[in-house]
Amino acid sequence: MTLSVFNTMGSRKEPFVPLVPGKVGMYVCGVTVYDLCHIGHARANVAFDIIVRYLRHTGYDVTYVRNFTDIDDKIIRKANQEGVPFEAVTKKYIGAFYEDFDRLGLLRPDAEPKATGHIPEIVALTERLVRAGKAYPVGGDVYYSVKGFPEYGKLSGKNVEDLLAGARVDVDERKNDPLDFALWKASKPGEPAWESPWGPGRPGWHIECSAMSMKRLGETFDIHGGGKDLVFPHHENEIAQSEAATGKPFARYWLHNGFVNINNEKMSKSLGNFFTLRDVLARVKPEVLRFFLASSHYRSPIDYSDRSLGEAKAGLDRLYRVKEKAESCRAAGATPSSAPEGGEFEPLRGAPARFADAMDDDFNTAAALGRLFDAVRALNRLAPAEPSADRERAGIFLAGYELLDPLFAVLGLLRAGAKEYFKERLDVTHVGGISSGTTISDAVRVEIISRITEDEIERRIEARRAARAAKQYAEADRIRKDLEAAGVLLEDGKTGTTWKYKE
RNA sequence: GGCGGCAUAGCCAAGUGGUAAGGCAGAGGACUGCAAAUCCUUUAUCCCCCGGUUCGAAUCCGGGUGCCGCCUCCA
Repeated sequence: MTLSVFNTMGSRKEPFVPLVPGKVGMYVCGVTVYDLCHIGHARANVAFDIIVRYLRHTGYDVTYVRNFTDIDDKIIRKANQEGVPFEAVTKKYIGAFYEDFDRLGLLRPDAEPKATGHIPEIVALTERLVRAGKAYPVGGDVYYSVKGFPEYGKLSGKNVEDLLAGARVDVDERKNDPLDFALWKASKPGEPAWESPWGPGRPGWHIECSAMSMKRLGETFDIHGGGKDLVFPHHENEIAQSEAATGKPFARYWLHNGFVNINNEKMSKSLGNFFTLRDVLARVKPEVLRFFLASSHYRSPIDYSDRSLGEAKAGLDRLYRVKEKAESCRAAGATPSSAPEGGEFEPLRGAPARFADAMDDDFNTAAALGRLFDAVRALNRLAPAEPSADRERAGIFLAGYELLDPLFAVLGLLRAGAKEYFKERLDVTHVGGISSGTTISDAVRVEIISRITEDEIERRIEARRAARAAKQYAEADRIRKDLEAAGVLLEDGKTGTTWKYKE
């Protein structure tokens, strides 16, 4: 099977055939840096992170470009509120972006252009449109003339008449037509400004993505991605201005991720019902959020709740337990031998192909995870109770695990050591849950958990071992219960007792 | 008003013409001093409702109901 993707342009799945065999140019709309990122941003970024990882996994040489929008009205407003230069705002939130998304394990793109770093390109593209009669200057602004692009609406499936009939198009006297949008905006006194043929001003929102994507990837490139909410008007406008300027098709495949919902409603800044990534990463380990996001198809809406996160954690724990076993096999000196024979292990041996089948179907991570769980069940059957005493079995187990590890890597999962995963303790826990009727302020209140030290845990395990040896099971069970109440889970194995944090 | 999407077990979620993946939770069994973990078995006679097409539909078509999104900044 070969990769097919759902192309918003045309609203159907199509075989993916890149412009240049073996190479993929991909541009994803990034964030406007005026505030902390929320889970919606996390979803978009994780979705495209997995897409890039998979494309590379299948052998494509991917050039991945993701921008920062670092000049716009919201940034200016924030800077004014805080009485700082706009660069201070963007610098701060770009820093926050990396801090949050590095924890989520996002790949760094090959290029991360910023609008303010591409003013000459933006001005040049705007001039090109003006010269071509596709745009017109009015009093320091420059507007794109939508009427001059007959295909306007081809991405979002809208037609110009319907848009005009909608009462929500703002009326601006200076525009020739209500649908026209700004390529360049004249600056008011005191606002950030760059010189241009039309006087001091700054770029409109849409033009930066056209200018920066074409600069990095050429006038026609393979994949353009972003959230569903960018289809109209942002991407529609990008197409209009880019294709009007070049006369060539702009992006060939348009990929859009679905929203994160809270209580079945879109989470967004404007609705105020959002959780920042930091809120979430204070509650769960980053990979739990990744697992949660990967457990739905990227185009489907996904409902965020404590319960879903808890289920994701349980599922990811299960996967990490497999990695934990692989690590103990390796620690026991085993080396990977060969994958197990026999029909019952087919889900394991066939995992790479099954995984690829799922991912080839428009990056179906939910189905791919299902195949991985099938493989994990088969692999667990082989787990040696005592790796050091059963090297042969340990070697087969390791070989099986190594078949799977690259697939987990495509999803960005199981990237930590199992020990760190199970013994990484979250610093804070939240009071209150995220469920129907919960307000955001309830949910983000935090309290510090009182901790028990690892030495103390070891001490108590030793006391319990002694009690068990003396068959004082009541005492042994009491110790286990106390530790459990402190969030520590004990597991008795053949070679001794191990522990992990429960949360 | 215009355009679009979704409705699958207690919960999450794949599947889009051939007779319901997977996860979580639950039940029984094996293992264990008991647990935990793991393994085995089990949990939707049926995929919102009503019609239709078909040898055959959760999957296609028509109608209905419900929910959501876009048309304004938004991942």
